[in-house]
Amino acid sequence: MIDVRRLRTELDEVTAALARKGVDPAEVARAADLDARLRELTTRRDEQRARVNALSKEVGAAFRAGDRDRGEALKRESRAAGGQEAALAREADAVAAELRDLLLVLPNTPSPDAPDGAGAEGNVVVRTEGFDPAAYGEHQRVPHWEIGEQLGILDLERAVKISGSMFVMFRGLGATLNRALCQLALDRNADAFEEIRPPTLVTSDTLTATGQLPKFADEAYHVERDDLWAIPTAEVPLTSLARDEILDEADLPVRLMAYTPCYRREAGAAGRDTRGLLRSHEFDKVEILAYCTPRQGEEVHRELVERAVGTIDVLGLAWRLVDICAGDLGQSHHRQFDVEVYAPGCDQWLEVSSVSWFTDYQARRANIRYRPAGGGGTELVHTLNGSALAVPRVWAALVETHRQPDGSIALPEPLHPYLRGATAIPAP
RNA sequence: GGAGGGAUGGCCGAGCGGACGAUGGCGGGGGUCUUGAAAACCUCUGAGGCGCAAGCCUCCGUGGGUUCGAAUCCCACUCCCUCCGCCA
Repeated sequence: MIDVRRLRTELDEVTAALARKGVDPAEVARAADLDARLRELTTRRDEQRARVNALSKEVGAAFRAGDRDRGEALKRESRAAGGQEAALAREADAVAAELRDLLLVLPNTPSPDAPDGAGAEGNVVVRTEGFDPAAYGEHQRVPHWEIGEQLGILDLERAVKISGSMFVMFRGLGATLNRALCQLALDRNADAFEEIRPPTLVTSDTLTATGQLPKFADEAYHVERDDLWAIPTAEVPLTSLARDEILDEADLPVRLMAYTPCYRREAGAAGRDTRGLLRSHEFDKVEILAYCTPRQGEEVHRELVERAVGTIDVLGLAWRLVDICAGDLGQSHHRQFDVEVYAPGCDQWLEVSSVSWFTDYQARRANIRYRPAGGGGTELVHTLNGSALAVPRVWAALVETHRQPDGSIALPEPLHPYLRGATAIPAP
């Protein structure tokens, strides 16, 4: 959620900032109006409560003094005040609920540094490494689903038999490669990030804290009988790890990472990217995440980007960094860089990581605060996260990029420690 | 799944209808003493909302209820602990 106080002190700025994300100014005005009404009602309700409290004390005093008549008279007066208080409270609660519902769907304000733009076409490629379209040979222009079938390392047909369309299955060295990629990503970040193995089924509260609920309920798998949700990313449990807690500034930034499966219904994506591994309901991912102070936010964001890109780079893949424009930013996002990797076989740039800075938007929902070192009141942390490595798309780009003229796959050296001695996937 | 016991501030723990936002201890800040430190002593120390301020209000697991008044009584739920059962 954005800070309601900003609707009072800088309404015009917030309205203009949200307009860059395509938010109707009327919605922002409605929120500001509800907030004003709520404060007025709350003040009046509190005045009645103060009266009830004061009268109740007098009731007690009167009875202790043995003055029954005065006690009874005060009781009647207090009961009447209580009735008024209850009516005002009901009104205030209704307004508060309306305001909360609106704030839950109102997005975070974009960073002034994020480029202008209404949608994906406004995104700006800020860096490209290792990409030379002329340098790819014919043997690299084979899509990974064909390679996977030839080498017996991908079995999409049986995945469909087991679980339905858009589920995938790796076999043999393909499965080993999947796991090796995760382990590489974990090991490369273990210098600074604590490894977590969180639960992957979470409560509605947890899914609300990061912004998936209430707006994006259709995107997540819901286990109705137990009212639990399958996580779409480890960001969800890792952010809620510190929910309702107060951290010490000295401990910030807190850096966490987790390998988990991720589950996505892809409700709006039927028919898009249906071939191969480009989009699936379940995939493995290593996520890196940080809580920090507002001052540290920008620097930590840079660090996460460098780490995400570094792992792709040592795998010998071509990649580029995309600065996401205001209109294409997610609901909770203040600034976001996407890492895209080039897959020569399907001739596409594939998004393999979104490295995002949420400022205090998620922290306010999740109530994650810290005690400033210099004393004073508690403050909300900033949260940031990104994929250190999302397996299927990297797997696809890797298999296509490192395919040899004989049809075998040369496995990049940094993965060797995790492949039980294999250095290549042999040609059939 | 069954039977009991619990949930109070950063932590531990008292309170069980009115003067309780809550005794006490630990931890933390400041001070006295000391060459310095320790010890001792003094003092301060929960979170949030509204307000220029004085101040007022909310919060004792969550949600309802009883009452003039609820941390305290009643109901429901959630979570934790112990024992039994089941089980990887």
